[in-house]
Amino acid sequence: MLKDFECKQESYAREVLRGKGLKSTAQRLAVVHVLHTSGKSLSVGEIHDGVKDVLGAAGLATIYRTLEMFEDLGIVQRLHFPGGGYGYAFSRGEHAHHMVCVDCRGVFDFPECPVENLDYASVEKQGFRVMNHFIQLFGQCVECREQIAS
Amino acid sequence: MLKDFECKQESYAREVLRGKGLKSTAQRLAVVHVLHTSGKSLSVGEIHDGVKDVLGAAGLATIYRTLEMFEDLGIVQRLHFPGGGYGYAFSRGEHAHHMVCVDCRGVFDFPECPVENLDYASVEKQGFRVMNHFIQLFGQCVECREQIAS
DNA sequence: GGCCAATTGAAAATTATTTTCATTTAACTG
DNA sequence: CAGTTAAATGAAAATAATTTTCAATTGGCC
Repeated sequence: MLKDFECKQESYAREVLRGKGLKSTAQRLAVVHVLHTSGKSLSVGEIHDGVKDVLGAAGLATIYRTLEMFEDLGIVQRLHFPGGGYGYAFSRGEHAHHMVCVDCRGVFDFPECPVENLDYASVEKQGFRVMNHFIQLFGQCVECREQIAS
Repeated sequence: MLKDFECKQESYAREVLRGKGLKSTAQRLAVVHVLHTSGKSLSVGEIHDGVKDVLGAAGLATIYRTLEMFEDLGIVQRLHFPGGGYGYAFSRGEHAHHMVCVDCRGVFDFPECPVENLDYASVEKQGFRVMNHFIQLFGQCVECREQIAS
């Protein structure tokens, strides 16, 4: 399955998959496509629907399997919403943080890592060794802000 | 239901509940007790088990209802784990961040808020208005680190 | 083009969560 | 302290979410 035109994100996923000896199936690339073109974080069900739109049909189990794998590979990131529930957003493997619009669930990159140059001294004094962190910013994107204003 | 000796955390919960006109039931206080004394983040099932230990019996639905309510009230915080899954930790309403030990799921307070005095300029320039954030640090606590070393 | 291990899909199985409704209880009142 | 009442509970049923199973299909490589 090789499309004539493939976006960067799909090529990227293909590359990561090949690097791990995994297959670049139509379903997997469709997941990338759906997530990337939406620009939002999507629920498993929404991703499933999107993939069905692209391919005509797709099993839900495959979507679950793909998302779990993609998360391990750093191709997607799982985001949690304040009121409960979660979704997935396309993401490049590197240490990336996102801003999520609470209205449209749009995902925006957050350029700097607030924790990067943080003073862990006070913490590590207690003997805790920080290995990793999870950060999500919530707010409103321009579009949703303007809509509310109207 | 008023115990002879009540820990600070239980009194605190009782106070928050009264302030909202909600009842301080045995089940609710037991949830606080279990969470606080464990010092860890616990799954819904673990909390249910803990409450059953304290009270003899407890309905699972009540645990779910209590945890959802407590999260809204800021009495507990829901934490997400890297490999998937989540748990709850006792928390005071204020803006609090936690460090979670990836081995024992122990929860430790993180004194400062890394995002507090962050420069949002680069972000807000894009029109995104940051309203809130979610931060969790992962790592290893002293005890788990020593165990691994042995 | 053919081979083979990896992947998929459909359905069943499992697990997690929520709802319903009759019964119980905490908090207030006198 | 007993009586009242709305809030809360528990057990079971209902629903939703996720995972597993296994036969059929497919992508990557020779």
